[in-house]
Amino acid sequence: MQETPKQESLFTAIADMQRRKILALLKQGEMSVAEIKANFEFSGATLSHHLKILKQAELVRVRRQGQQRIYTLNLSVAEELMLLMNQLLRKRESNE
Amino acid sequence: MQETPKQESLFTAIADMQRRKILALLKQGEMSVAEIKANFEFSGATLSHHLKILKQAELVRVRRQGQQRIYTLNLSVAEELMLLMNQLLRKRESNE
DNA sequence: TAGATAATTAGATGATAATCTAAATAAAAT
DNA sequence: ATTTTATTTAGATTATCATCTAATTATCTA
Repeated sequence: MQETPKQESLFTAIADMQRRKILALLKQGEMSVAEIKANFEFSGATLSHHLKILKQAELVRVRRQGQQRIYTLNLSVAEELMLLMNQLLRKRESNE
Repeated sequence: MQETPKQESLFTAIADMQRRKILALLKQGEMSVAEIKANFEFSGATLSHHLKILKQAELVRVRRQGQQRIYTLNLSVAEELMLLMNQLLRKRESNE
């Protein structure tokens, strides 16, 4: 089992605590950037950076709503990551 | 749900591709450092570094056998990490 | 159209992490 | 006891990453 760049980007995405916190927030439901931002200390630029990495990993999706951008958790990719983790850590269930 | 330093160390441990590869190897069974090393390009010092991080996260255990050190996957901590991932990514099952 | 608001992008900086070589430790074999 | 083998530790280097401020883009409102 070789790891693809896409899979790699998933592990990178969850490596950072702030990004995991963002994911945890989005699990409760979709949020605008400003709403997400209210939960953190760092700058908007930094938040944007983290969101970009989550987007690249496709763990989140964005849509526009006026001048706001609404972020949602991408559940199917989240499941995909769970599957990867399972393959990595648990007793063999279709490896190789 | 606040994240503890110990949990943090788990995410850090799996953030690196080489370390994930080490875990995947150990899933097949215990291995000495030399056996693990045979699967990689980098130096022994680098391998030692990665093993240290996996040890600190308690994802692996070591025992001595003569001049070799035998590494094994710590299944209970692996399960703990799966649980964390589940809480992070899946629909709420006892959060907060 | 001008100004305000929301968010991203550019570019710089400091911190963290992966890697290397060389040296150290410890057990085994001669 | 000396040498060899297995692994770790120390210290340095380089690459990656999180963060910042300032500038930019895009939308909305007066």
